[in-house]
Amino acid sequence: MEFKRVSPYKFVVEKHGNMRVDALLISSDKLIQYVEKDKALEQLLWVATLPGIVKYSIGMPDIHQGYAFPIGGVGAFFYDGGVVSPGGVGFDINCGVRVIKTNLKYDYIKDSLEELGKTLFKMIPAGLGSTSDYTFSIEESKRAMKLGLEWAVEKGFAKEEDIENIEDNGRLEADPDCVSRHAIERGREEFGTLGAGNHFLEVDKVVEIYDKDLANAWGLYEGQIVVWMHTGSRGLGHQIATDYLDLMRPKMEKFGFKLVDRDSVYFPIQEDLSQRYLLAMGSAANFAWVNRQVLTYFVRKAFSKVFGMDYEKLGMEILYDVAHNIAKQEQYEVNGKLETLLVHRKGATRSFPKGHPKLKGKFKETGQPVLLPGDMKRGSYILVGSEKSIKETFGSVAHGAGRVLSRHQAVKQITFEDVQKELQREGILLYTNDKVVAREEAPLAYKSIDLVVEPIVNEGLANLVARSKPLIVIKG
DNA sequence: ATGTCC
Repeated sequence: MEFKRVSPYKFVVEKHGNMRVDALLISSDKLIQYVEKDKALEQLLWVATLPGIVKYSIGMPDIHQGYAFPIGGVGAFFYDGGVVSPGGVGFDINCGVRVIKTNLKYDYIKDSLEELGKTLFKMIPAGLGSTSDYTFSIEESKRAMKLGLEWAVEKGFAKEEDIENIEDNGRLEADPDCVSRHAIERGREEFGTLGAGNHFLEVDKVVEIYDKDLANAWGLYEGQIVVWMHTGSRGLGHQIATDYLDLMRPKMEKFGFKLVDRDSVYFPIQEDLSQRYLLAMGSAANFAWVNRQVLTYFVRKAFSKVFGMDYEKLGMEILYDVAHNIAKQEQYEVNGKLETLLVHRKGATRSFPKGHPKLKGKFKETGQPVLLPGDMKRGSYILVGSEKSIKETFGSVAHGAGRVLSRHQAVKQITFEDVQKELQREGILLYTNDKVVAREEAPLAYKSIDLVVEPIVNEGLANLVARSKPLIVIKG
């Protein structure tokens, strides 16, 4: 396939065949080789064929093969004539990342790392099929799905101030009556659970500050201990995706829409079924924010226990929480006109700049934090959204490092002892319920996050603020 | 990602 380089880190495949728009790839000479041999490219071009797509189908530097849409893909659609695609959101609806700050410095906690790791591992339900001690009735679960963070405040899992530090304040428009009983049944035992695969909880040390003013404004500094978590809506979101794919699939034909594979389902936005999907998706998104909030509650408890201090005294405020599997109604200028679009971000993080109407409070003054986790050894980046992302990528950037080895390849090449030794050399403590998952998630199975950040920063889609490295890793 | 295919 012919990529045309249009700037140092931007590549275009011009529209051809059934494509309605071009495909735009944010990448680099080092990364583009991974795309060319991956099914992700085919998927990126397929998204460009969908009705009502605006400007171009976009691939991020961490693009790789997913179901229907590529992971690391962005597609924006006109409400009039456009489509919604459950595969453009992903099975793990509102999979996302949260960072919690502390006022602890590394030197203060370095002798307590093992105790902290053990305490966290005991308190955090992790692994495939993990359930929580906090289970709720169907009715109460539905209230959580409707209210998001407001429900978490009401139940004592959150304090009022947490709300302003979360994308969309932890609540999208939702209607739990659009969610199947089966999906709710799966969700009611999953409040405050980490899950498996690439989901994780980490205690990190801030090792570098790139933007002192912004770091100050956000309360970040070198040597600071911060907590990262990556999880989503668990079985609940997965069930909703499955349900709506099954509901939409047999009805696609009447619009002249054709499947290219089992999950390449899309449906006119204005149809009732699409509206119901979006309200179910909102319910799962709210559930995911509540899930990360209950986990935050556990993390605050664990730190309080180990350091014998109330979590507020430990400065355990949320820095920010981003959704990287989601579809949102947002406004963009298209051909000189302000248009309302449905933006699918699948494995892509919102990157809104200062002054954006959707940002509030201090983030309106600074732009939003963009949280880009790397692998369990090399650490993660905190960036800030920029105006250029609004003009070029519908306010979006990548979502993380992306795999370089498939799960199967990783398990074949890497033993659990290999992973342990590699982390031990760096002084990183690993806790896991599943040694196979640890091998699948080995640092060597991932690209360097530096490679993913490079095109983003050089194209000015987001700007560097800080970098952190893991001390404690908890995996499913 | 996911009670890894009711």
